[in-house]
Amino acid sequence: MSRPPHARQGVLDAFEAILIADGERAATMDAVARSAGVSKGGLLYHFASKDALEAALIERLRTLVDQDLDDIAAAPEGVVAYFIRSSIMLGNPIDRAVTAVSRLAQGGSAAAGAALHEVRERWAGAVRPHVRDDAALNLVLLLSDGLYFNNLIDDTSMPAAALPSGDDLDALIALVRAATAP
Amino acid sequence: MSRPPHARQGVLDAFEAILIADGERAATMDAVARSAGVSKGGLLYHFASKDALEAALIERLRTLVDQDLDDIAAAPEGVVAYFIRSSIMLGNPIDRAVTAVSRLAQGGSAAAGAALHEVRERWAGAVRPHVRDDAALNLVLLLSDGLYFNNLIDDTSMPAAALPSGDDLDALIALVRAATAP
DNA sequence: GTCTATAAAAAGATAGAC
DNA sequence: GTCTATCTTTTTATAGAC
Repeated sequence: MSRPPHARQGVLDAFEAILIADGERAATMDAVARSAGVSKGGLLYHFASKDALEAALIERLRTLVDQDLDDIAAAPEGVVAYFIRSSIMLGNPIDRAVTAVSRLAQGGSAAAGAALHEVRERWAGAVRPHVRDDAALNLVLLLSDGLYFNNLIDDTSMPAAALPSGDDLDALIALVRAATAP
Repeated sequence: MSRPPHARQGVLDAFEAILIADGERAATMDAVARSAGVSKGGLLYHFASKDALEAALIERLRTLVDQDLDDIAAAPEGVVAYFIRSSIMLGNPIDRAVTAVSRLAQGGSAAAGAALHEVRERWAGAVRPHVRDDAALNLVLLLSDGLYFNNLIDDTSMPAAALPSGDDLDALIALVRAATAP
């Protein structure tokens, strides 16, 4: 628990990276082993099956969300603004974990789908006290989901999304805050 | 062109249904053939490869979007309200096609990802004249994306989303209209 | 802990009969 | 147009050496 072998984390990183960059189809045990610089046998020492690999990635997501909830609660610019802003993925650990687990969910993993649901519920709990009512909560959460969705589609295939950034993002956040403030 | 064989549509329906219900991983040629009630050879007469099957599904999506844009433009309750409302998937043909193609995109299909981008651009063009500015357009589009995203996660694995419906949905739409009206 | 070698199953695709 | 039979490649997993 306290000092998991580096190789194990390296394998998990490789699995995550392939899921993000090339999709669920490409994330085979073979490809993961190659990318992590170990043999297939070496990989299977750390993760006895592909299910175990997926479970470990989901576990990683849960841990990162614990941390994220702390960050959200402590955001100086306000919970809603921070939450929206952090829904644009920038490639930090939690962004990567969410993307990778979403790919698993689309591939058909029920465990991944359930984990995403749970994460969304926890985020909802963090935002709820900071918005006017349920309609406002829905607006904020769905906007966040929309940002995630676009990153999801972009990461695999496309040059870049038409997602707002800079002044456009500030304008969007201002609009949402005005519409949802208690 | 005018009267494509029924069997061909049946195969495509089966492919779509498996993608929606069980994810990309489960949508093998074998499973599709079985579900469509034909042999693998029979399937391959209609679609010479899995790529051809995917291409046909993407083509179906494009056709359904053509129709959808007409419906949006003609919506009596207003373009924005109709667009948001129709972003909650109810299992009609376009909902199913969007879901299935999204699964392919997550699996790693670049063609599917590109098609989804194109669809989103076309929807943006339909909504743009009916909102105040770019921030408002982003809000409406991202909200719609968020609704799609939730349906995507639910369809495979979960009992039901916490998505707004009935009065809650009306409240959300009213909120968005007020925040985005020109 | 990590490797090689190998088995076992599944997936995509071809050939040719009917 | 649809089938059966077969082939190839890929993918997951096991066994046992180092």
